Amino acid sequence: MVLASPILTNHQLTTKLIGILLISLPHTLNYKMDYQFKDIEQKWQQFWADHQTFKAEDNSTKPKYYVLDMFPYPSGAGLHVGHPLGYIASDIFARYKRLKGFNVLHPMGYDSFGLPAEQYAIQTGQHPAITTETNIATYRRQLDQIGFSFDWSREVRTSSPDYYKWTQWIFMQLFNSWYNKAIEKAEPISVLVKHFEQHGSGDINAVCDEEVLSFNADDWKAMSHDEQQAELLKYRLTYLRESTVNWCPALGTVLANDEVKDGFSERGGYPVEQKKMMQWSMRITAYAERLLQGLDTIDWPEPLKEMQRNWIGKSTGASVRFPIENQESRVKSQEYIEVFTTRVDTIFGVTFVVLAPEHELVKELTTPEQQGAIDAYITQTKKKSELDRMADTKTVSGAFTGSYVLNPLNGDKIQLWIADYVLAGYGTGAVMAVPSGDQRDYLFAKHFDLPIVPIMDIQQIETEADPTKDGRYINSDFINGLFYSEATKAVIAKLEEIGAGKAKINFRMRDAIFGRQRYWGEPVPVYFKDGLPHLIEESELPLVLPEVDKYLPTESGEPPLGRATGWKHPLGDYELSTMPGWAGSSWYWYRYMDAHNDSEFASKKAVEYWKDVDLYIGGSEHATGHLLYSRFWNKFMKDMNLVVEEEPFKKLINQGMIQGRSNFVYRLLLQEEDLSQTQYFLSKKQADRWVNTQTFGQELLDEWNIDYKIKYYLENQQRLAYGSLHVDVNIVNNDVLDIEKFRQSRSEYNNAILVLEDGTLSKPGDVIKGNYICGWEVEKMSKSKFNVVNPDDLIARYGADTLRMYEMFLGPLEQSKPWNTNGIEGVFKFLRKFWRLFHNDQWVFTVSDAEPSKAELKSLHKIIRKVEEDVERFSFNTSVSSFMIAVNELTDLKCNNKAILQDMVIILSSYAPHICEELWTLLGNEAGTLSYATYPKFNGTYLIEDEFAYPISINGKTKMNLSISLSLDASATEAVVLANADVLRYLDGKAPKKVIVVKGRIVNMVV
RNA sequence: GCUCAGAUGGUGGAACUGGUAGACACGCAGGACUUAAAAUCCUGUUCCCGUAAACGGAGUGCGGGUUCGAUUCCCGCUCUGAGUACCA
Repeated sequence: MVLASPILTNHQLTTKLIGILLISLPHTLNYKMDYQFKDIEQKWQQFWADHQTFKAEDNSTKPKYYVLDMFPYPSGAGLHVGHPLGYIASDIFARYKRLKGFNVLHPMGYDSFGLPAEQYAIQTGQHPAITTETNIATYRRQLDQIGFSFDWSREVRTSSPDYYKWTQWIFMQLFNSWYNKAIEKAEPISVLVKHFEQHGSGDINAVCDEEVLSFNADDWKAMSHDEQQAELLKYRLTYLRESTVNWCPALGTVLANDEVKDGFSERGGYPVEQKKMMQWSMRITAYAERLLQGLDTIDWPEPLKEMQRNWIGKSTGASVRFPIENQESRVKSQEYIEVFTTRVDTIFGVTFVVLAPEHELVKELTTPEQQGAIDAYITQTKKKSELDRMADTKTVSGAFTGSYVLNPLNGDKIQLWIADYVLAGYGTGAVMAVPSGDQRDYLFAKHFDLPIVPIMDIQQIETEADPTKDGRYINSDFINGLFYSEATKAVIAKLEEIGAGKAKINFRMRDAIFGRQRYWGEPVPVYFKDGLPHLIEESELPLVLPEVDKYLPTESGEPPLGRATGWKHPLGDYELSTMPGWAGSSWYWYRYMDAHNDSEFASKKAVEYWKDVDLYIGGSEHATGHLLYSRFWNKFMKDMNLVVEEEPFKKLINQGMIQGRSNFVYRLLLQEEDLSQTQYFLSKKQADRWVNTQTFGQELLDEWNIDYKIKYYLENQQRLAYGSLHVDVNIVNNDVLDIEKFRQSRSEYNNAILVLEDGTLSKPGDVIKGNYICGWEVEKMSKSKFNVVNPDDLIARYGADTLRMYEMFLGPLEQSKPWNTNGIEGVFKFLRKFWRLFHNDQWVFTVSDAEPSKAELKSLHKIIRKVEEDVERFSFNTSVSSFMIAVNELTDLKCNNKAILQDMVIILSSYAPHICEELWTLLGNEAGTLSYATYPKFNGTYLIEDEFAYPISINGKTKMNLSISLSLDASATEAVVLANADVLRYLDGKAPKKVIVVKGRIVNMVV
């Protein structure tokens, strides 16, 4: 590759020898050079850093614009070429907005608490802080190389005590708050305490635990302090409770639902089991309705909103109480079974009720005769893993408890069953089964021979359930003959009247577990006294993560923090679990607003100025994690008057995932003993011939001059086999293998013989003539597949400006696509061509002050408008094409006009900032002023055309083009067309039945 | 199963409100320059028929429909990708 070497003209040198000298000493000789991206990029990156060019002002007469990227977890592997995709897009947008006169906040930081650094610590003993520090340095170096316009003065790291002090502080605010449903808002817990003191718990409408006490003001005052605190904990927005959690023994921690995929941990893929534990939780369910409603007010991708809606899982229905049939022999702790249903209208079709096997009443409702069957069933269910239970949705299983419940509306006696298709975690863990309308109930009824009662006159239930809502009710008491909506109302009214049920909205979303039994996270600012949690004082923040000897649980099974010696609050023991990964990322965009404030998470002034994020770019994998939790915390902070906006991220764009594109070589499988000495590889086309060979294949070996005995056959067919092997994509260019590097890559390839695309052989030591073409496939980008492309390598070869533009040129930002370096040369050539516009044949910078021509102005104003439109709708790939078109046009026009080129520099600068900064100063502007230049103003008059080359089509098929003045109206244009000799020839003497003329667009004739 | 997104040359993709399908780029083929290579430049490149050009035909996953005109709108189907799942 000699891309960076100077172009040498004839008069400058006469022999090649001098050329070699020049290449090795380009800086010492004062020759003018071709586009030297390396020097240019280093120079300007240094300049931006030295001058803090992108430092955002906290007050400005300009309107504010906040462009945010999802900050990365600094992993040890560094950035691969897929990571910067979103950062490049947001950077282009941020730079564009500055040119458009906005005060832009474009910060970056690190989500630096997390599992990988801790796993590494467990294996090596290296403190996660050190690993994290090293990784951050790598990330910073890689990010700097790409030329981002981040305001680094605002950098945040979630693992830094200055930062997590405020994460802990927000935790304390949540602990000190409760959710008042009466006003749909969180309030300080002191408000609740005051209410209890004056009125007791009677008329409180709060989001709280299920089993809260009922008391009056005097009862409250009579309680001990600890009793009061225990009760208040049931109301706090962050609270402790025993809950079934996803326990991952291999990681030694609890995982959130969104961190578990199909029964295995998302990170690492270890098995996850259910376990009951005392856990910190966040009452996110309090905000379920607001989280749902808020989606309608924000500009996010529809699929992402849909994912959040599904996750929140609102369903409207009714809760119904089925009285348990009196059985004197037993004591009932509860007199009824409560179910949730979305089809309360089908209540007269209920022929049995099913409980989840884990339901708390199962034990006491099982009759002695059924005890054996129930116990056997529960044992069987417990054995089934979560995975089996999900995979096996076909088998019907269950057991009869022996007890009965009564239909609350007509007193019918109904069998009470248990079955594992009813989930303990959803609704009330009990369902009313309507086999005529629900397919699962139908299968259950068929299997256990339970009655199936039709309830609609049009229901077809011979072979399956029919969930129709159309038709009139039958077998349904007082709703017989009614339609769906009136029946539903009538049933709910009746249930309410007799106190057996009410309309209810149910959410699938659960409260979020807020604790991890791990080391590398924020300590929870809580100590325990007499079994009750107490917040530490604000003045004691930050509660710094203590040192430990090992990053493993203690012998007694406590989290790693249990190992810390002398880590104890004066009044009690500290909480030993740490906060989950999403804690630090749930508010970080506010810290950027005022990153160095040590008395507040961010000053009121800063928050009121920057308000919210105008544009957020990141991956859709955070749909139900980070993006939901952030909205939750934001809403809470809004309720507390800490922030000003209800929603944190006004507009969100998902960049697509970059997949890997693997390359393959095809190795002939010949005799084993020979394999160890010389290996043969087939180029793509020859490998395809090999596969398609109908016969033995020996003739192909003869053709290639390979004299070998064949060892492997494919399935007794007389065909030869070859094996596909991954080859490092970094020694492949446009699917052409670098044969020398390939031979050097592994010792067993040193003597490899390659059958090239044209069928000739390439032996070691031969002069290489011809290509070896590799096969390819789209796979995940990973080291094991040798398809990881590192941005550093590409920057070294082509420069950051080329990388930035190429990543955008690859396709629409939101679309997932495989990374493919083929084609990067095209973008590189474009930048050189752009550079050449400003230089003469001797690479001397030369521009003219002449008046721009009409054609030049037209090219310029086309691109002014195009880039504006494209950037505003985030269509970055199309503007790269347009830049190429513009530069091609200006090259054809031999344009070196200063006025035109200077505007071009401004427009291109958000995409390729380094080259543009260099040209901007060469044009005589002050260094560093380009970033705050003014985007050129579009003037449509340069684009007005006198004529248009109308496509002339017959029956919708274009036949020819015809230039016609645009001053003519439709009928005059039609006359010109019909008078044209070529048109008449196409019409072949016939008159068209109809002529459609769309001015400035098309002429179509119907014959 | 359900929800969503998508399917356009050898490849990545463009065509924004229905109006010249294949912009731009890669690759490929041919040519210029060069002792040669690299770099650079020029020409061609959807497919089929045809030596080539003119000309003709087909064509945006498949089958229909609306329209003067459909990659775009409507109906049905196939395939691919993503998310989600006994959610009562």
